[in-house]
Amino acid sequence: MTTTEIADTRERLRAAGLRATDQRMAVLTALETHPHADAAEVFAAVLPGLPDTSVQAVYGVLAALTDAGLVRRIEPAGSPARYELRVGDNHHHIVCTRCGAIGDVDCAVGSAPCLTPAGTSGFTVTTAEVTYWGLCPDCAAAPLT
Amino acid sequence: MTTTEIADTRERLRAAGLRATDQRMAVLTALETHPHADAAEVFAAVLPGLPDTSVQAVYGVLAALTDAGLVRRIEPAGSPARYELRVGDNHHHIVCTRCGAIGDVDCAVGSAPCLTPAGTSGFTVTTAEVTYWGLCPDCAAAPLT
DNA sequence: GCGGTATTTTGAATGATTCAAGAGAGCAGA
DNA sequence: TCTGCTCTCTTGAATCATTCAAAATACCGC
Repeated sequence: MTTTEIADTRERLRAAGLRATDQRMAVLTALETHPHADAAEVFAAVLPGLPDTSVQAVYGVLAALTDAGLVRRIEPAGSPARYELRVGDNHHHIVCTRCGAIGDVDCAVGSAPCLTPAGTSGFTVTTAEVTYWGLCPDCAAAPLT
Repeated sequence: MTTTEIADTRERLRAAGLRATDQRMAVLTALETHPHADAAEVFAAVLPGLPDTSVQAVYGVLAALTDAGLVRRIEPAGSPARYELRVGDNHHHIVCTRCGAIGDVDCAVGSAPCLTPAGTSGFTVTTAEVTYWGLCPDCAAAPLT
């Protein structure tokens, strides 16, 4: 990470009203390298640079960043929560049913159809979230065991 | 539950290759009364009729029924797993962000658009799952606290 | 540089779910 | 109807992801 990138990351945190701590910088950097990482993976990625970091700090940082809108949290069924930097657009995810790998998917037809379902049982819909399930390229190519 | 319904439930289990135990009958009955119930709610519903039932049995029964295709398991983010009897159709769910209530939603435009996203990063898509988030009628009517 | 407050560290607890071993019950065949 | 095999349940404990709480620390405006 260059000096400029460091300053930039710091600025993003400050703009969100958060203090620019080493841990937060490290978590943001880790998520750039590891998209869709879970808390344990983020922790593992942060540790080499900041050996005294605690797991709880990672959870706290991720929660703060998520609240501030800098990070998006996704929770596929059967998987621990995962985090990504791509926020503000309405993209969805595809999860490999065999290995759990996650990929980004842009909505096929824009956001409109997914957001206007018929018969919502009286509920007021604010957001729609789509999870696709399938096989990642690696698992599709691998032999059945 | 009438005698006919009991026999019918028993037959459904047998047809799925499962033994018709009291616990499984009770869980199926509980899910008829409590759609979208989680394991704890199913357990609570089963207990009056079968006081010796264990929580683990409920988990085991729900897993067996899910494997057999008699029950569908849904896991909204931030909520324990929930179960429903409605299987075989491609309906989705809407979750109340305030109280966690769940409603059924039929796909607005059939299954086609949701199942054919653009740019799947090389993944092979098999199923699509939509979760809508919003407010249930009760919470929408209730004052903000 | 200092002080006040947001964050992190340390340590422990929680909730949902699963694992394992032995007791018990359902069902196919006699 | 009775028997035995096997699947299922009970009992007891463990796991994983995550959160709570109190004290130590570090960031940032002045």
